[in-house]
Amino acid sequence: MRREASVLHLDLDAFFAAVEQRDKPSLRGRPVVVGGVGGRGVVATASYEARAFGARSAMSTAEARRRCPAGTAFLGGRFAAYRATSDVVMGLLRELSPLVEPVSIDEAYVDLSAVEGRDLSVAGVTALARGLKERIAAATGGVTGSVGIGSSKLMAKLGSELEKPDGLVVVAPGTELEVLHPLPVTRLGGVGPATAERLHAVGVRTVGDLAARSLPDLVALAGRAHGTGLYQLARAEDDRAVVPDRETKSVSAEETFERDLTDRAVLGREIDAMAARVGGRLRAAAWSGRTVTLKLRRYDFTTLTRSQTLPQPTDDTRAIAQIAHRLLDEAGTAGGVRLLGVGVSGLSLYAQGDLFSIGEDPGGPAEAERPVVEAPEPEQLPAERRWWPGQDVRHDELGAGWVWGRGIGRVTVRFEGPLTPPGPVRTLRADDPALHPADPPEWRTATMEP
DNA sequence: TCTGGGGTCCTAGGACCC
DNA sequence: TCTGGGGTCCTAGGACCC
Repeated sequence: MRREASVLHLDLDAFFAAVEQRDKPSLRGRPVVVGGVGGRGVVATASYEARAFGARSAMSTAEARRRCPAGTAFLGGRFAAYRATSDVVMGLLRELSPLVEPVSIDEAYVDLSAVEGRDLSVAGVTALARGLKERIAAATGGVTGSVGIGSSKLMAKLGSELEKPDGLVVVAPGTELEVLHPLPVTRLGGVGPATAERLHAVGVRTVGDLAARSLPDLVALAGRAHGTGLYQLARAEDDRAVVPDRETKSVSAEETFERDLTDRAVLGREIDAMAARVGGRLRAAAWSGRTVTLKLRRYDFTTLTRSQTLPQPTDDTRAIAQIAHRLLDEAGTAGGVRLLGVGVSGLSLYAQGDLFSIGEDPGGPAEAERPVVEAPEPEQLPAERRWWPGQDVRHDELGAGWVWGRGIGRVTVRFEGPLTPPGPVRTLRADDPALHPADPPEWRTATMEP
């Protein structure tokens, strides 16, 4: 633990929903739920208006629909828009310090002590955080973030959670245990449902309770690494560094199907598509990996993984698909498959043109030459699959808008953008040739351009 | 119409090696 | 004529995070 409050944690508030409300004026101030919109979807983010009705992250979308009133927007995610806004925010953080560690698309740590001569007093970092929050809101078109600053990652993160949304909490050095000990143990990172259950069973409910237990007790309860970690966190002992550029360890793609699949040929095409996504991402990053893993979730939600490690790394779609096919055959698909996933780990950076590529080798030529299916172009999809709620669209006559909903042969579009007032709704034929998928709208106002 | 998708880290057993 | 002791690699599963 440091002597000064020099670790900052930023957490963007209801981030996906906030970007949707920025880009869709008619949704501002209204409940918005972003996530899977199919029958097996779950909520990624609920706006604060939707949380008031009980919608929560990780809840099934079906449950959120039951809880939220008519008129709640249920939207699929627009990840390009979230990524673009996240990049703007991460850029602002890097203006504060070269040591920025993104944790996810909406969360990051910053080591403020990496800049020489900075005022790290409580007053100093408070002023710094106020300025940061203003710049974030201005540069993102109104997305807010909660900031915590403290003497460690632990305290910074807890600080950012204390006054959400749009919060700012500096935990003054020396007051860590006062802040920490009253909190429920579940607020510590690493205490999920399983650990919480075990801790509750022995009467540990608060971090203070946890701090009263001996190290051997906690190791017996949670294992060596985890137990030791809990022992230290309960004492606010946290010297984890802010690490920019964490190395990626694995790349994977998975999909839960709308209905359980049994047809081996259909499953095979799904594997091909996922192998193509994984292979493409590996090649784009100039990575390759030695271990191919197949993930399979059966009709009854039992989940297993099967993997194979190759003598040489690969980034080849066909090689990945071929191994995944074999692993699927070994695992079996009896009863139906709910989810399939394909992953590659054991990554290394390596020069293109690897002479010993596995793709040319096992399984014989017949297997190796099986064609790899490419993802279909949106125009080729059946009309009911081409449009999804929240999607950006453009109509040749009516202009830019977004998909509110779809019905049989119909799609409902609201014509508005981030810089317009709330706009009108029109219901169009799903195969209207004047209607096209579009890129995310520009949210910056002209006066904000450099 | 219960239970996503993309990750990280840890544990544990067996094989294998010296 | 009972049995070593590490170390690494691989596989599988599980907990957890956002």
